[in-house]
Amino acid sequence: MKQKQNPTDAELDLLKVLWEHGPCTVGQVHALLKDDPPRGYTTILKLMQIMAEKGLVKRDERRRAHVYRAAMSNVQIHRRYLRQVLAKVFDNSTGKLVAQALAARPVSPEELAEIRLMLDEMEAKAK
Amino acid sequence: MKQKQNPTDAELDLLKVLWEHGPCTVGQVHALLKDDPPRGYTTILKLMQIMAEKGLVKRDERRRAHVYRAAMSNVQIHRRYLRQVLAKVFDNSTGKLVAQALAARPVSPEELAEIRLMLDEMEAKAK
DNA sequence: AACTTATTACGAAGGGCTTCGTACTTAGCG
DNA sequence: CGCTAAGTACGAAGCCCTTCGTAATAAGTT
Repeated sequence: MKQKQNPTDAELDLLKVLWEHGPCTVGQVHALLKDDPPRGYTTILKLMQIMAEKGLVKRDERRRAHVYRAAMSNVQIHRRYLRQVLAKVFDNSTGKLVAQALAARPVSPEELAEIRLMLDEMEAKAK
Repeated sequence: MKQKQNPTDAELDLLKVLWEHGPCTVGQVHALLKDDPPRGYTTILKLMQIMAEKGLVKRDERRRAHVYRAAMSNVQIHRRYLRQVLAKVFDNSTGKLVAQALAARPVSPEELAEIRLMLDEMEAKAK
């Protein structure tokens, strides 16, 4: 059982539901999930079980309908994900990644200002 | 034949070689590729053929040893890749992505300055 | 206790990625 | 003209991801 696995695309969809709505049963996730693409109930269940094996979610089996919750916050997952992207694609250069991210989609002035603020914080912290 | 497919991890390794060294034969790529993990000659060949089908590389068959070149620049590929990441993971928010990227790894002051410069350019262009 | 319903567990199929072994082809050389 | 070396083509295996059908299980109701 590998503990450090990243969620796959389908798994990420389910994690989003858990992050947004908190602990859920399979039925709740299935109901909350926007069906794009449509997925059967047992498909969700199977994914949940697999994620539990991988350590991506924890489950409470005290009730008949097991309750699942995300094992890590979305922030943690996102960082781990980006760390891999940085290594695999961008040669571990945050600058390169940010440059391409800014060019990938039109960015609103508000977003730019927001990013600038973050930079200020980073530099302040670095001192 | 899907034209818009992103390179997989193994394919990306080969594209890196083509980007860095320019058009290559399979033998050259095999020789240039650092073997981590070790890959047989025909493995590289097969991947090249698949990438040609996908439109990720073009090949010149005039010589016996076909010469492959990347069909798109690394910048184009990286942007397309990030566009997907933004949609799939970060809710199309460049700000969120940048925030997590900055937190994912320690970033040198030089990198921060570089990013700040890019922001300046973006804002200048926006006017 | 029997029935119904909701849930979990299991297994298998289909598809994509990666790897490689084997066979076929071509070019050059004695 | 055969031989060899280097290349390409093809097919299959192994693995993982995703999906779902079917069976087993448990809870609640009458």
